[in-house]
Amino acid sequence: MTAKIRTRFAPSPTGYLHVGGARTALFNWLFARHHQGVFVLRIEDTDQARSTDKSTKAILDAMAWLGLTWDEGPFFQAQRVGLHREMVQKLLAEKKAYYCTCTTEELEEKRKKALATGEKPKYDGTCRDKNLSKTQNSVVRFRGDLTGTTVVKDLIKGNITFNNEELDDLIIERGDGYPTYNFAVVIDDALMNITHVIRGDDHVNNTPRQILLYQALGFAVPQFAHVPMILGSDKARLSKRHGATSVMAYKDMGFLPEALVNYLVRLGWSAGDQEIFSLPELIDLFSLEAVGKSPAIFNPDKLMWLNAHYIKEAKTDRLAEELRSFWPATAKSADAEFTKKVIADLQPRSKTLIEMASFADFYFADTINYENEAGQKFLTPDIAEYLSAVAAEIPQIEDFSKAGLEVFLRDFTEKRNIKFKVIAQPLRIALTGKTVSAGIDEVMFTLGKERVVKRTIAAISYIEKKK
RNA sequence: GGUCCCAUCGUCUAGUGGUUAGGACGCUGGCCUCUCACGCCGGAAACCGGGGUUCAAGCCCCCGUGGGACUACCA
Repeated sequence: MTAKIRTRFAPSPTGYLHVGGARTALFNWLFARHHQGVFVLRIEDTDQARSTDKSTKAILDAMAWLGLTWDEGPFFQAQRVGLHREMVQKLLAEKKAYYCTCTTEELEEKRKKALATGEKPKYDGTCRDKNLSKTQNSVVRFRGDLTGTTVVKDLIKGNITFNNEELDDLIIERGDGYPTYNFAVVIDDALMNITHVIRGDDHVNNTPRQILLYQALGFAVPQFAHVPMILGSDKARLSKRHGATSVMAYKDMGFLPEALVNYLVRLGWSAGDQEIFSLPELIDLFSLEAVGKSPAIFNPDKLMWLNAHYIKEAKTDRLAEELRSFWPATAKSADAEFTKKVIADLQPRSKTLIEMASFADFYFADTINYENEAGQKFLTPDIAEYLSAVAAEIPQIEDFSKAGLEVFLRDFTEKRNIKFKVIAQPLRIALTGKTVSAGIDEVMFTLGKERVVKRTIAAISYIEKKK
């Protein structure tokens, strides 16, 4: 019986949750769920200068919106410095670490010089064997092996071998007494019994150092899985200039969380030819073996397509809820039944919630403004008689359903021996003010007798006034 | 510069030695039709290059080339 699988997502609270981090979180979450394991959330806030509570909250909100629920945490790394310092002392006592008094300036100069002469810009070991004691601004460095190799057994990339001589003596405790990332992450992952570290592949070069730390501390080394990065359209690391990178920005732009999740999971992972996945399906199908090795470019068009798909599939009740913050002011007081019909009309033709809301304005408006030249072009004197007839006959209709209206409209045109085309656009303009909308029968049904009559009459007087 | 990673249509990807190289987004032709979408049918579009191994290579190996990451008292 193998131990229960435990994964973690460990963002640093120095900004919002971006899509790359979200995908990493998603993979961790799916892997844990698939194996009935535990998903831990840990906030890496040891950078006192850059970490903020606001960012922490933003990240938690984004996780919640995506539905990535965590089983343990959030733990805050900064609250665990006691543990980290204990471990530093342990390594110091065992001579596996040492105090270093080189200043940042000295180090910077050496680095520049090394770079200039084409040498390795790694720490030169000045203090390694001086056996120094703690001083005002001293740091603690890990005493790494100078020889041998360390191999990272990566579940995605395979075995990666590093020569230990390439690894320098990294700082594990800073001058301010706080641990550095590479040290704290090892302690925390070990103490939280993380079995699988799934993270971005920008961490692969850190991994051998971390493995050496696990070993020095006597901890079991977890399994690693480094997922490729998400790039922008120019193949550079995804950043703001490629468009929105914040998860919550997508919420604000009218995206559904399941669309983002579905899009993100397919960036680097696949299951045959399948494109659409429900959450239960993902949990069932997800595996690290199926994660690709190469980086992926973020493609907003495909995300948009998925969003349109999920809007089409969504229950109207649910969309009514999601649309709350997007509706025009006039829609806020509309009754729920009417609103749901409006949503049903718009669902098949909306790519985002924002698009849906902005297109919906005419349903809720008291008076219709005819867009551009639409009124001028379609509301002409020769069709006034038809509009009058419509206004007169509508109240008589017994079956005011979509099907009933279809019959009504067909009879209406047949009786007058005209093509439906003759009245379609004028009627559309009269009812919606636009040249583009859902079908006439759908719009009429949604609007209801009263509004249809009122708007038709308004169109007639518009024509009258034009004369 | 050094170390490490990566390489199939424009993009996301399927493919694990023998395929007309498949699907999806986008693009595009058509159908449907009251407009716009949806939907349906069709099309253009890819194995980075060079060497090997093999009867046979997109798949394996090597070398290039290109891209990326790391190289902090950031995470």
